[in-house]
Amino acid sequence: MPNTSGTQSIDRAAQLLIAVADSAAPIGVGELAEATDLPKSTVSRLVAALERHALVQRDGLRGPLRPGPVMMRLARRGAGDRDLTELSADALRRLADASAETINLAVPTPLGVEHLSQVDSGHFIGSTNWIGRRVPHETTAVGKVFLAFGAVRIAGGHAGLVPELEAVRVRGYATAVGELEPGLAAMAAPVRAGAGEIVAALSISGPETRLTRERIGDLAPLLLHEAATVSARLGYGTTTQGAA
Amino acid sequence: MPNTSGTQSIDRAAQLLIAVADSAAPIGVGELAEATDLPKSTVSRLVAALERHALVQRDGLRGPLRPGPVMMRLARRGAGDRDLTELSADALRRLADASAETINLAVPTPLGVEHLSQVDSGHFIGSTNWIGRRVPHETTAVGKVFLAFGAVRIAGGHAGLVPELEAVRVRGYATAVGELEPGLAAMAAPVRAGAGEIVAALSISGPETRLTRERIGDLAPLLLHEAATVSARLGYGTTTQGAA
DNA sequence: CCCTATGATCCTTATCGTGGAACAATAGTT
DNA sequence: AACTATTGTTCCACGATAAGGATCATAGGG
Repeated sequence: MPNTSGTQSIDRAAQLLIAVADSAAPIGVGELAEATDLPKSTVSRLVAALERHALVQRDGLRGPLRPGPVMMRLARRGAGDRDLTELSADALRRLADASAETINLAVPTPLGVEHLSQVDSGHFIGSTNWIGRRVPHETTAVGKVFLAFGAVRIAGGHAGLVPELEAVRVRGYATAVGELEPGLAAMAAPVRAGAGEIVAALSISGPETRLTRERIGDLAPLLLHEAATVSARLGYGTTTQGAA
Repeated sequence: MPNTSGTQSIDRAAQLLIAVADSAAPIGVGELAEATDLPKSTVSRLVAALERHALVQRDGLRGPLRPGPVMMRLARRGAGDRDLTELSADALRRLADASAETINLAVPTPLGVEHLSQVDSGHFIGSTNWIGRRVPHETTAVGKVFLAFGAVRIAGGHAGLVPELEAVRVRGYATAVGELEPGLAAMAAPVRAGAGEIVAALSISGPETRLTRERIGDLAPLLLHEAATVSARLGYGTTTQGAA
């Protein structure tokens, strides 16, 4: 257990900062005192420090609090593809080690699935380099993930896929066997960000001879777990607040 | 001067959090110690507390630090139109009080300038309600702001406006007199977010008989100041790091 | 004007945070 | 494999800091 001594006031200030950041509307000192079970004088003092560092800001001189310029700056910068790639690198390596197949991280775009990073299998027969390549949604596992969870809409609809996409939603991951090209099998799980929106998918792919339906079933828990790990790093599921 | 006693460790932790948030790449404990002039033991302890609250996260168990899930969640949520509207409400009121004209907050969209909020003048003759209305960029002061500072690009170019847009960039604000419709005068200044990007504009508008060229010159400093105030709340100009 | 609610400040005291030293872990070199 | 260098973590005595009840200040409503 790591040492937690000497950090009580950091813990308190962090609690307050997160309460402000997660609040749906600007929140006052009294409300924060209630939410954190701290005396108002303590809240007032700690909040003043957070305000001095631009982590929170007020409406007027003594008004309710909202995320400050520093938080807004981070909010506007956003989490880019590079963050996504870096935050998922170890998950891709673990999946590659466990499955001995090709692992990809892909994001949805209106023009198709785009691959951001890849870890190759050790096999001679495996997937080629997909980074930068765009493929249609309908015939790939990651594309089906995006369609199933509403990350993209395709022109002309996908009525023919409706029962399959429902199955994807139910079990949490998608598969594509021999659809993009004969002999190629793949499975994919969604990566979510803060409020639950799908921002990427992790996939495992390889030849059908290795990535059999049984093997796919065996790998599913690990794939879902690693997708959940990356999602947590992006802030999904870490708020104590109810859904907006 | 507000009381700053009893917040030394909050101040230190805030410094560390901001250093991590502003760092272009993941940053280690030793580097943070140098950047903040704190002993490594102090940095290690404070960073552990920030990590416990998901404000920072590490690559691996002891690796370099990057913004944590809580910050990523906020980053993904982004600063929406509602934040923009609320953060600028008092600025619009002050501008309306000082100018006695109609004040608007507008954002750039590919389809034209969109108005998010408005404070009306006390006059019988003034601008009608613009909220929700879209107007072309070329003939409005806010549209010229967006064109001048690169917030939008319009189809077919705007070669005819080039000298005027250069003047807008130089003095920092745009004007439009009798262009959208006869008798209507307006001036606008850019609102920037974290890294300097133009996300909105504040404008003053009214009839040419009141909003004369002299009056526009008189109001320019206040308009620029209020636009800068809102920009600061959005995180513009608050980082200590050099431009990326 | 009075009352209520919210937020800020004061300041004594006990608890907490500090930081140098030592230890632990990791990475690089031979 | 052994050694060295670098980075990061933990310990703990002690002094400095943070706590929080009491009081004050401000704002809004009747």
